[in-house]
Amino acid sequence: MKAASLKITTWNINSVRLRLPLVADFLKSQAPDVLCLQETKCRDAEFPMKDLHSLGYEHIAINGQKGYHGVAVISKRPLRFVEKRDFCEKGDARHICVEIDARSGPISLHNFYVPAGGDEPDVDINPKFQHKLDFLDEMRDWIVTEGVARGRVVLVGDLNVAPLEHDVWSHKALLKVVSHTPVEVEKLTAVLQAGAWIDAMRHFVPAEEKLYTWWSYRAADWEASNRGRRLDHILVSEALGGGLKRLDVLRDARSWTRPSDHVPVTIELSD
DNA sequence: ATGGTTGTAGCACAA
Repeated sequence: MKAASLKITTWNINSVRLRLPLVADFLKSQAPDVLCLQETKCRDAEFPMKDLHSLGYEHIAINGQKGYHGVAVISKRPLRFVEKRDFCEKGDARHICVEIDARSGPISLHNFYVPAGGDEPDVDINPKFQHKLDFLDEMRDWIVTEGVARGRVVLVGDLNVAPLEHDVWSHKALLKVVSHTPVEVEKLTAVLQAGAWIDAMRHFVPAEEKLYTWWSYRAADWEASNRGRRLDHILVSEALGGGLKRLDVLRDARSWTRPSDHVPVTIELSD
């Protein structure tokens, strides 16, 4: 008998090799069908394939590069590699698309790592911020021109923007902080509108409630200060919206030994 | 208001 649901997790792991023990613990305890990682920070040849295979995840698609960025899809179910797109044509490993079979039919799954954008939210002095804005514009155009959100589609990843007022610990304090500036929020909102995507996390948690997926390493006590942001997202196309069953933000993962600064976000969909 | 930490690579830079 097949499972009644399909569990998909997104997690910015901040080095998959360093945190392989955490990934293994997560897969054993939470057993998602599909785990999407960002910031794997290794070349494809260095990716810990065998360890993940032996944990029951035999189907893996990766787009890596040396030291920076890198995305991976790790699956219990068969997947078909579809493409890696080079947004902004810089040769960065920031996207991968696969197709996964659910009982109700195939699902296209896009895994993204959007540029963080540097410290200064000023395109005149900070080219990294310009890159981030260009990347978001290109995502929007691509979604429209290629009809990316038509059919059964899931888009996950570290989008590095916290769009709503309660996606950050203080809306006012973060208006000039990269990740929550009005121009970034406007561009991510345009990405959402371009595909008429459903924000799967906010489907379960009202907009008035605080919701975070990331807490800085720089806080003396991340849990006490709780200055989080919702940088990680799961978007589903309209065709899949009716099948949303459950959300889990694994806040505990931020207290694990040598943690990532991001925690795993899991969605359950009708199979 | 400022500065705080982490990873990779190799003592600088990105996040």
